[in-house]
Amino acid sequence: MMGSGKLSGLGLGLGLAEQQKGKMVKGEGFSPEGLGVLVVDDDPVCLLILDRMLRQCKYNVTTCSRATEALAILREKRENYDLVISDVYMPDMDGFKLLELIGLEMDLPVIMMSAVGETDVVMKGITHGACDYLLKPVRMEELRNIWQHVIRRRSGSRDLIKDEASGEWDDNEKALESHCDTDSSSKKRKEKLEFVDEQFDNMNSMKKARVIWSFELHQQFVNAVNVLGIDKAVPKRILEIMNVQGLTRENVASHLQKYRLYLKRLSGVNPQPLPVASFQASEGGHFKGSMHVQPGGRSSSTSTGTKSTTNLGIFGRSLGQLDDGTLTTLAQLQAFEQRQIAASRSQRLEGYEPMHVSQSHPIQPASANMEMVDFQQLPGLEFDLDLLMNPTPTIQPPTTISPATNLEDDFSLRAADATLGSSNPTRISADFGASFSFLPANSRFNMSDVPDSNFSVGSEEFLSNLSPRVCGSMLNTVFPNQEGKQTDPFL
DNA sequence: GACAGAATAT
DNA sequence: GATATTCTGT
Repeated sequence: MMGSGKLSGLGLGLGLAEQQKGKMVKGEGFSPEGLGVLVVDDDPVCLLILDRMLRQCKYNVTTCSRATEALAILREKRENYDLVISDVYMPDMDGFKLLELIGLEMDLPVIMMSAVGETDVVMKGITHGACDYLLKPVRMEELRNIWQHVIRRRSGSRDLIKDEASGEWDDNEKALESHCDTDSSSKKRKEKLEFVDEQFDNMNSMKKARVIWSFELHQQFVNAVNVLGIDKAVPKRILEIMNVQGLTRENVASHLQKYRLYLKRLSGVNPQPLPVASFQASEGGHFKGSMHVQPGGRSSSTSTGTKSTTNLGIFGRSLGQLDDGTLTTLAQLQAFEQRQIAASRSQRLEGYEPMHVSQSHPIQPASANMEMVDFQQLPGLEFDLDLLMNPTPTIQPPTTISPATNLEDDFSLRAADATLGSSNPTRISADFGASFSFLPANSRFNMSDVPDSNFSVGSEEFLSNLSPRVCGSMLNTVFPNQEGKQTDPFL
């Protein structure tokens, strides 16, 4: 679209500057000779100065004092220009409007220019598509460098030109700084320039800022996962619960992916060597309840302030150093995995629905009408607590069972598994909790040792609140020799 | 260059 | 939403 010349090496097309062949590579002494520059400014003095300076830099300069005039010139002879420099404030049309129109009508880099370097003005320039913002009075050194925008426009990259390590545009800029530093007004100007430059850097590297998952943020995440339960924890819901401004569903999804891998590693499902070093991330840091982000792009100097003291990160913890949240999640995960295993096994338990069992084999313990079984009267009965609590043996059984968590969860779950509508798992589990909470896991115990262990075992209600498996287990135990009784294959 | 971890693509 | 792949910083 623009000009016919190709610049060797980079293959960049330029307008009237096509005479500039073979000089584009950084540091190879490209000169802006012949580039067509249109300067728009209502201040004739400024215009004259700019004209002279640009000519001195060997640009091919055209000047005009009105924005409308500039538009007319460009519309007529677009191919003659490679770059536009426009003042921000002009009587007939403000520079931003001109910038917008040029952006709409033609692919030309536009540099905004003003004595005002306030944030909102610069930002306005950026949002309207300016490729740079020059502060008046403009210096020779800056003008010498503006050709770079032409290349950048073609290549779509600022980094091609800008020295990544130093952040300087080129050697001229360094030289410039060295004799500006003594003067305080120059210092202010330098600060302004740096600010402007920074804005454009941010603009150009619009890559998404990376979320730093600080320990605090991670804990919020873990809490959300625990609130939802590991099986129900999906990115969207987690995000809602976390309620951290700026955090996206994708951020959470990505973190969740890592977290799941991490948990699997911990639970031994997918054994991998654990890191030797311990977690120290963000200790002494102060990211609380808010998101900490790292600017995107290639800027290398921006991650200052409190930062992780180690690269091990959140998932670098070893098993012995887990926080409560993670331990909870881990327990949830393991319970969930067991439930899944149990579910797949229970599919093989055909005809073992509790109602069916209780109906086809009416329980008649001591007398036909007796519904309550007093376990104190049946000293020989033994139940496997682990079996009652868990459909399959636990990988890492808890050392104690508390009614508030394990029992209640377990029995609500079982009731749900058995798809029984009239159940009252809360009451049942509360009863169990009162009786069993002192017992260690995996223990076999005698019912007569359990205080307050009067259960209405024979009642439909009781049976209906147990999973097929537990129900069968109870039946097998209480009535070991009953004719026609099905046997739990897992006993 | 390996690795962790976040972003992005599928 | 889950998983695979790519990118980036250390």
